[in-house]
Formats: sequence, structure tokens, C-alpha cells
Amino acid sequence: MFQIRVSSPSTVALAIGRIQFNRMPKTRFSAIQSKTEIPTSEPNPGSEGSNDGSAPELRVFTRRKRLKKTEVQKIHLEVKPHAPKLAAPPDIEEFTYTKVSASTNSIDTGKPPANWEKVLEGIRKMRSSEDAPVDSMGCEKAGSALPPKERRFAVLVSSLLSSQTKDHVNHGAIQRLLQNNLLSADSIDKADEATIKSLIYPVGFYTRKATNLKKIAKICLTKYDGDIPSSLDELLSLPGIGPKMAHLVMNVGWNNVQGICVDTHVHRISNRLGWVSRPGRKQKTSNPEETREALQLWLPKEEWDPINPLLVGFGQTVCTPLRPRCGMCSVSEFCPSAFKEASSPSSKSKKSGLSKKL
DNA sequence: GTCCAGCCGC
DNA sequence: GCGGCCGGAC
Repeated sequence: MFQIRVSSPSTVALAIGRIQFNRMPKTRFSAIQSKTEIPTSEPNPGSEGSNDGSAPELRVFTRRKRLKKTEVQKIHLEVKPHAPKLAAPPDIEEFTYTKVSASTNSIDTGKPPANWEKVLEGIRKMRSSEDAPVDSMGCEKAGSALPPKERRFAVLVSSLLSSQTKDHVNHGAIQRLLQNNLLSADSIDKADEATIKSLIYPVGFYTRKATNLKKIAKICLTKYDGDIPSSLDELLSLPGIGPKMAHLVMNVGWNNVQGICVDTHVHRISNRLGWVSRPGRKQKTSNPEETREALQLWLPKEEWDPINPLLVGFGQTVCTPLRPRCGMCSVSEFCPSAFKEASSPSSKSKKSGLSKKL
């Protein structure tokens, strides 16, 4: 089964080769009620072990990109899959967080916020009765025939194109690439950049993405034999691939959850809920990467994957950026930010952005 | 006109 | 830490 969860503007964009909507008994996904893992016929060089949480393992995250100017931070995060399901909060003692190099700006500790399970469950319920754009976008059959290497490359291309792009637009672009046999590293490398550009139009930032696509194809071809990189770090080194997409690709492409895919919705909602505020200070995280690190400190690993579609849909329908619908939110009693949003955004320019912070 | 939204260059 | 990248929604 080949499935693209084409995204709404902000989301995680795709899920190829696995069923994603187990918690969203909506429309065409209604038949899918249980978590279905991809048949793991392919080897997974990206991970030493499986990511099914069956055994404790040491994961090493190396953050690059944004930090490379200052210093490369290595954050070793030992994650033991929390024992209790959802019955009890995860044992915080199980999560050992060690900063290797001095870090100026990372969260120090993470305690599970009060009532997080109730909140999560409440959001799940709201999500199951609400139709978010992220839910309604179709799944694709095209590409199911692709062998693993090409499928992974398609995952990478899809996620690159999908950012800042409407679902159906991204879908169309992928379809056109597919129809023109331009969904492999080899073919894209050989293709004219103008051709790529015209085929992916009108995805957001198509010029830049066409350029990046060519570069990525070349890199994949020369360094990875036409496959995509199998580590977070190597994915991050690709042009146009940042933390959000890298985690998505690790998750979907390699079925290897290395971290939470944090987009603007997850970032915003986590902060509104007080899930990532720093103890001692009332400070919120200031960017998605900080939010990701803070969330990973306490959120049970089995939630890392589903948290994105959950909060994205919630953010599209209830907890919207502007004028969130706290009145219809079933977890507002647990939300420190409920009903605190400025009612009239009206005239605020870049200078006076104070009114709209959250 | 303003905002979206992830990444990148500055 | 801000603005540019794109087109579309508003």
C-alpha cells in the first residue's frame, strides 16, 4: 500500500507505505482502526534496532544546521520506552538527558506537564469528530509498485515539495513527476532543472525547490547510490531539508522515529498548553527545534509519531493561530492560555507584533 | 495589502 | 533573529 498523506499547508506531509490515520476514523479511513505497521521487508540501515519500542536503546541526536555557526551541540538522549501504556505518567527518571557541550539555550529538564494524558485524550476525541484538512486529503496509489529505494526517494521528494504547499497541489506535482518518470535520483539528476520546475509548479517556492531537488538527486546518486540518507544528520545536510522534514523522512521513509516532527502547529499548541515551558521560568520555547527537544524530554516515545497529525488537525480546526476556538475546546480547562487570546488582531504590523504572540 | 510556513542566507 | 522565497486565502 502506498499512501501519501498530502498535507495541509503546514503539516507533515506524507505517509508513504504506511497507514496513518488510525486515530481518525474519518471518511475513507474509517476502515482503518488499528495501527498498521509497514511490512518490514526492507532492511533498515538507519537504525540499529527496530523503533517499536521493544528494547531500550541509546539514541544520539546531533543537531547541525542552525547551530553550526555557534557550535555543534550533541545531545545524547537515552530513551527507554516507557513502561506503562497510558495508565500512568511516564517515569521521568527513565529519561536521562545529558548535554555534552555547553548549551546556551536548551531546556534543562522536562517534567511531564500535569494532565497531559487527559489533554491528549481530549484532543483525540475532538479530532475524531472534527474534520481537519489534514484528514481529508487522499491517499495515493501511485508508487505502490516502486521498489524500496525509489519509494524512499519519493518520500523525500514529497516531503520537500509539500512544505508550504496545499495538499492537492503537492499531489499534482508528485503525479506529474511520476508520470514523467522523474521520481528517482537518477532521472532527476539527468533532467533539466527547468523541466523539474515546470512540473512541480505551482508548489510553494518551486524555483528554489527545483534547484534543491537537482542538488539532492546528485547527492543521493553519488553518495548514496540513488537511495536517500538513512541518518538524521545526513538528511539535514541536504539542501532544503531542515529538522521538520528530516524527522518526517526518518519516520516515514525509514520507519525509524528519531524525533518528533515539530511544525508550527505543534510548536504553537505545545506552548499554549504549557507543555514546553521551562521550569523555574515562565518562558516558552522560541522555535520549533526548542519545542521538539522540550517535548522529547517527557513525551512517551510512542506518541512521538502520532503527535504531529493530532496537533496539526487540532490546530487547523480548534486551536487556530488566530482567535482559537477555546469555547468549543474540550480541554480548555487544562489550558493556561485558554480565552486569553486577543480578540481583535486587526491592525498589527511587524513592529507591534505583541498582540499576537501565541 | 497581510498572512501563511519551513528553510536558508545574511 | 529577520527577510526572502511562492501563490493563494482572506
